[in-house]
Amino acid sequence: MTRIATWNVNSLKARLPRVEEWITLAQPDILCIQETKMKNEAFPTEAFTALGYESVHHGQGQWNGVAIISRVGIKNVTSGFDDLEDPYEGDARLIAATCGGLRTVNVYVPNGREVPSEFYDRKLLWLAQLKNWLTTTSSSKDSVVVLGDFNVAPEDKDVWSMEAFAGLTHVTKLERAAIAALEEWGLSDSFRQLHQEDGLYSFWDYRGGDFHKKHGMRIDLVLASKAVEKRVISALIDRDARKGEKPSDHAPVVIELSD
DNA sequence: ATGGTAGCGCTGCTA
Repeated sequence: MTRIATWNVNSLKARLPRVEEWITLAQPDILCIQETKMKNEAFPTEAFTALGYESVHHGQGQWNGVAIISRVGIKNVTSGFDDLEDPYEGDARLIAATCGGLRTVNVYVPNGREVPSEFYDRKLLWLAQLKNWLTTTSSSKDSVVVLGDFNVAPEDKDVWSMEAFAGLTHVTKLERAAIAALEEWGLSDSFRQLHQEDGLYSFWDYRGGDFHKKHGMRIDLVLASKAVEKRVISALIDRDARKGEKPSDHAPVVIELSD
């Protein structure tokens, strides 16, 4: 069995004790984290080594930053869109590696801020470029997972209230079409494969007591190629990780694959 | 109730 997870930690410096605690408890084989908010030289490699994990980080500084933490090996590491143009040039939003035979693509999709805005336009371009990059660097016939914080809620039932999101990012037709385009390439939403009900969220804004009001969104996704889809045996969102002292505003999403 | 909270880093930006 292989257990893979994605978690937007909202600053690895602020969250390291909780990340270490969660790894010990949840025992992921591969953990993809987003928003490390640190430079590569500040990345706490030794903390993960001490837990039995290798790690690679594509960091930036005070914003963004993505890392893969694995106890099943890390090979063929790449970051960004390689030679393709990045609509968010300079941002550290993508790192990919092969971990235990699984091509693992960890993404932190741009937020988009407002509709309309040039940030929103570039979010759509970024998602389109992600598909182009996948097409040129991978085969959907292989074992591929594209996982991370997509900053898109794929369906109405993935947000607590569509009325509250009228006119906002994360739920627009074009953002959802960009996710659908990734799925057309040959990926499927592993969590929805096993759970169809509403009210299952992975993010709650810190503001306004949203977590306690159950005002959440499901924007952290694990998109799996067909070869991986066949192996999915469980999927969960670890809401407990959103509780207690100094939680991230996101909960980890955990998928288990049969061998 | 257009406030509210968190992180970075030191003033305001980002989410």
